[in-house]
Amino acid sequence: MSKKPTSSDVARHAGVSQSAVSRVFTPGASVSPDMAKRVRASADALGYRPNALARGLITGRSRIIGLVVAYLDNPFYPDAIEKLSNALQQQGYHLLIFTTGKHGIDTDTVIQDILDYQVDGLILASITITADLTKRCAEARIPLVLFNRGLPGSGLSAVTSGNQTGGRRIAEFLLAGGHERIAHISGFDGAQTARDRLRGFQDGLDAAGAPLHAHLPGKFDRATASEAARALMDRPDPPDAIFVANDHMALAVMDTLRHDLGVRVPDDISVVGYDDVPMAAWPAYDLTTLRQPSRRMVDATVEELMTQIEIPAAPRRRVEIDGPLVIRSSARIPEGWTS
Amino acid sequence: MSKKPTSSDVARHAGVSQSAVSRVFTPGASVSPDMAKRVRASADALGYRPNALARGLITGRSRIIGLVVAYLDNPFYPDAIEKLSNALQQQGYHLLIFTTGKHGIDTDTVIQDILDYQVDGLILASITITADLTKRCAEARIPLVLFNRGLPGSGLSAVTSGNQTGGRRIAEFLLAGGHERIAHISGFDGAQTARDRLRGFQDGLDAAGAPLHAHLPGKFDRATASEAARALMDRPDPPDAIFVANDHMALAVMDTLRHDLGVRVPDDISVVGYDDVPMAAWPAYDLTTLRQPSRRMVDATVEELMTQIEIPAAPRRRVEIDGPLVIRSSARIPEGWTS
DNA sequence: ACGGTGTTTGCATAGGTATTCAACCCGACT
DNA sequence: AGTCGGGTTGAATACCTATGCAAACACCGT
Repeated sequence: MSKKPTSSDVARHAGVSQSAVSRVFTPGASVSPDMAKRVRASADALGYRPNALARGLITGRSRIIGLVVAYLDNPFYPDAIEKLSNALQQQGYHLLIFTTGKHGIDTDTVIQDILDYQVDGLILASITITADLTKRCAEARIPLVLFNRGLPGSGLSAVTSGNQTGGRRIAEFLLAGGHERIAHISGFDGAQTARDRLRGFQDGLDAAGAPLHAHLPGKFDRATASEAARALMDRPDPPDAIFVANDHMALAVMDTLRHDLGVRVPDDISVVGYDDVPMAAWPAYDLTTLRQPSRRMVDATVEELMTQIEIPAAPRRRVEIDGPLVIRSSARIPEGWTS
Repeated sequence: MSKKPTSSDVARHAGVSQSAVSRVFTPGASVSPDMAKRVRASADALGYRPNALARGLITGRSRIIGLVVAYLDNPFYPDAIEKLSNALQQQGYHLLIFTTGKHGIDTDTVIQDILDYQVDGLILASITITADLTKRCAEARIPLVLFNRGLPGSGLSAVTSGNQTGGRRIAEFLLAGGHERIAHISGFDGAQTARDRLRGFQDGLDAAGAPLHAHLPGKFDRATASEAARALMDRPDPPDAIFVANDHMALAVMDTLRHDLGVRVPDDISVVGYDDVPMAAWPAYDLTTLRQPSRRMVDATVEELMTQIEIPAAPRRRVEIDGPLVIRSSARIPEGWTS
């Protein structure tokens, strides 16, 4: 016995029709208070709860949002996922999570799998998607939001921080600090986020007529970033400041500089990151960094999803949310720098 | 147009019955090679993929595993989730994730929500469950596995590391190092994992006739752990070694000791953690810690789920996987200590 | 008392798939 | 040639719920 009770079981128990039971559990349906009371009583007695799968099948709304994410070792993402999950739960949605792994299970395959679940929406975090797949999503009318990635010209919704503005601001900060050999360890060339940060940074330097002293790719990866830091310091003219494209790498760079190369931060060299992950605030690093307002980014993502679900024809929006430069001690602070 | 094609659409297109289409997409069903080819051709032409919801409704298997997790700021969990997700995907299952948040959305409510999705199994990570809920799960025949938590006497499946053994091993290590005032910052009293680590630690001290110098709760939380560290060092007889119940807290303790209190680690005091999260290996901390073999724990969890799904009557198992003590530099290393 | 308005309820059906059952075909064996 | 059997196929049904439709009902004003 003790299979899960169905709405018909409840109906029989309460002496009403199955439709009535359904209506009691459907917000906004027409039910008399008396009916509601009887049905709920029976439902509680039997331990009935509506079957979300059957419900999703008939309404065409699964109330599931697919999340595709490559890796979770950058602490920005766990933090964001936690907030995303909470925000979505508040709206009655839930996250079906798919990881591609760094060993690159084919992203497209993974997304195909997700679509099978009739998700009401799709969030891609630090993932790029092929044009073919975006077309399929569009055809299936599945809202798609890129989180922390943009794909300009794709016409896709995307939520990021103001990467270009942020990069520029960091350049200004380092210049104001009197740095003369300013280097950059970038992310992954294929990621618009990385390109925008570099672009803004470069613009900021250009505006002051300052050169970008050196530039190496870090691939959003600790090992590669460390390697890049070593390479930079090996040069005959090592930099006196490095902007690292995200905190995850910046922390690795600081480790390498201090413990591997015996360089003092910020005395010998300034380091600035991007994201403001929780660890950036830890005293061991105390990293100056440009904050990505994850809460607001998450809220924007959820809002974008919800409006697209409500109004399929709604225009795709690209949301950029600027964050403040959080000044800590990993980079020299310019005289009289305010704000 | 361009609604998602159904199996009937494919059937019509291929001039066969809907059953045939279904069979082609059902592994192990009886289909002739010719039929398979024709159907697949039509399916590809229309872009058909089976609807996982409908499939789940009729088979009673959603191929979804629910994961309930409280918080993701302890980096042990993101790491484990990533591995879990990968392992499950390999088996054709996917993770529906639910967060309770620290502000304690009612765990029971959350689990109720999960059950609505007809999940094939449930993983609870760092979550305790009420007896009422376990009963409901049992009645619904939903496999339940506790990850990194145990609930002795509950008859539930649980996968943990050998917490007691580990705690004891740490005691032996600290004793061998000649420490005389050994303190402990524990986790959360309600968590068996925390109790086991303490128990083993205490046993190890007892076996040598050594006292536990002091013991404060850390609630698995950075702020509380820092507070505890401060309190310990404020005493007239501060400890010369602290075993902190997990790395997440241990890193906070190290930060507080070094940057807040100006105490040197390990010169003035030894710190040992538990988990071996990725950050423990970072040079800024280089934390001596007992490794929880997350890969093997994940594999055991998945295996346990799969066997319970296959064989509902299978006995619930409690799996404990011992991990090695990873010796780094945050704690004095005993003379001639090997292994 | 009656028509009208607005609310509640049940009936029947749909949504997309897997699976049982019977029908079928075809080759093989006696 | 006839029968048996394995392998394929299609028709019909079930899974569980939401919803359009029409019937039933209550209530109001005149």
